[in-house]
Amino acid sequence: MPRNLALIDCNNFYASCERVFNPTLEGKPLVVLSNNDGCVVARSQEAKDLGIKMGVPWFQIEGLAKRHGIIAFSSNYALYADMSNRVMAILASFSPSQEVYSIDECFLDLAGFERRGFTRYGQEMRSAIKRWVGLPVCVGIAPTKTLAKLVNHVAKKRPQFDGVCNYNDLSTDEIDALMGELPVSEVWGVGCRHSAHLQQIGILTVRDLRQASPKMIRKQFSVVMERTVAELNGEPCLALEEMAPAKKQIMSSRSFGRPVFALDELAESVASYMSRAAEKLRRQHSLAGAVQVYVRTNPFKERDPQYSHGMILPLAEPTDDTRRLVAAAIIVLRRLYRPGFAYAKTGVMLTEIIAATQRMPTLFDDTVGMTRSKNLMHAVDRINQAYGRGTIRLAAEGLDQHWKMRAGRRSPSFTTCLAEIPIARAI
DNA sequence: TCTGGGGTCCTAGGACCC
DNA sequence: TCTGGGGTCCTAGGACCC
Repeated sequence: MPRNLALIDCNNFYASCERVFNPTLEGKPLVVLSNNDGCVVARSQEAKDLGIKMGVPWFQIEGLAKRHGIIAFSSNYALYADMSNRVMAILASFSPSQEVYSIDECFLDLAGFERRGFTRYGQEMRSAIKRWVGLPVCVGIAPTKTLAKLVNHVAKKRPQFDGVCNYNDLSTDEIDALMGELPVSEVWGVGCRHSAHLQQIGILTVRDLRQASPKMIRKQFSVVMERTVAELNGEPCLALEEMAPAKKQIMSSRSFGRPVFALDELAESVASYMSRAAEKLRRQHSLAGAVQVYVRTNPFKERDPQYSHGMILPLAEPTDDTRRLVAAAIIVLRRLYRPGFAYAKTGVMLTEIIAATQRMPTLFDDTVGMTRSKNLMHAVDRINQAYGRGTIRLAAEGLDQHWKMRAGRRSPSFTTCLAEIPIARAI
C-alpha cells in the first residue's frame, strides 16, 4: 500500500491572520514586515499582484506603497503563534499522525482514511479551518513529501483544483504536462543557487529534474538533491517526523532599533537574548555545554567602519541556569567588544546541547545549589508563562532597553492578551 | 534614516593518528 | 634520488527551508 501524505499550508499566513480580526482589510493589498519593520516577510495576494517581492526592504517600496494604498503591519508573533496552534489542533483531529513542519504548514499521514476519499477529506479540512479559525488553506496530497509540496503549490495557483490537489487523481499524462510547465525552482529543496546550476546543465522544469540521472545529480550536487529526485519519482526518502527532535543549537538575536556604541547597552541586549535562549533550552529539557556570542555593525552601511566577530566559550559544566549562561555570555562579549563602532546587532547561540537526563554527575556536584537553581528557573518560567514574557527578569537585561527594535505598526494581540481582545458592540 | 530571525544538513579540507 | 594510505574528527562555509 503506497503511503499518502497531505500537506496543509495556510495561504499568505501572516497577512491572513491580520485580516481575521480586521475584515476591512479584505481585498486590500497588505504586507507584514520583519522585526524592526525592516523587510517584507508576508504579502496578501493583492500585494503580490502589485509586484512586491518577498524580502524587499520596506523603505525601498514605501513610495509605491503610498501610491497604491498598501497597508503595512509590524510582525505580531504572539497573534500568529496562537492562530497557528489553533490550526494545528484542528488538523490533528483529521489524522493520528501529524508533523508540524512550520508555523503555517503541517503534514498528515492519511493512511486509514482511504474510504473517505482523499480529495473530499482535503476539502473538509479546508472548510473546518475556514469556519473555526477564519483562515484560508490549501491542501496537497501525494505519496511523498516533495510531491505533496509540489501539488500544494498547484492547488494554490490553479483555481480549477478548488484548493485541493491530489496527485493520485492525475493521469500520467497530466502529471507529465504539469511538471513540464513548472520551473525547477518550484521544487522543495531547490533554491536560487541550485536552480541556476540546474539550468546551466539543461534542467529547466520539474519534469527535467525528475527524469535526470540520480547518479549525475549526486555527483554535481549532493545526496540531498539525489533524494529530491527520488521523491519526485514517488519514492519516499523523507519520513514523517511526528516528534520534533530536540534542537542541537538554540539562537537568539535581534537587530537594534538604532545604532549602539556602549558596551553596557550591548551587554543588556546579550543578557536579554541569552535569557530567551535559556528559556527555550529549558523548555526542551536540555543543558548547553557552550555559549557563543557575536556582534556586528551594519553591513549595508558600507562607508562606516565594519566589525563582525563571534566567539565560543565552552562551559565547565553543562547548564540551563540563566544566570550562569548570561555570565558566560558577558565574558565573551567583553572579549569581543571594540569601542568606536556603531553596532547594529548582537546574538547568542547555545551549542553542545545535551538532554538534561544525559548529564554525568561528578564528584564535586553541589547538589543543594543545583536543586535551588532548578527550582528558581522553574519558578521564573512559570511566572513568565502566566503573566507574560519578561515579567520577571535579570537586572542585567536593563530596564529601559532603548536599543530595542522598532515595531510601530503592530496590531493588537487579539487572542493572547486580555486587554487587547476585540470588543463587539450590538447596535 | 530605513535591509529579519531561527534552524538543519552536507561537503571540503585540514589536523591528527596509526 | 627515493618520501604511504586510510580513517576519524573538527570546523568553516554554503545551501536550503520558512
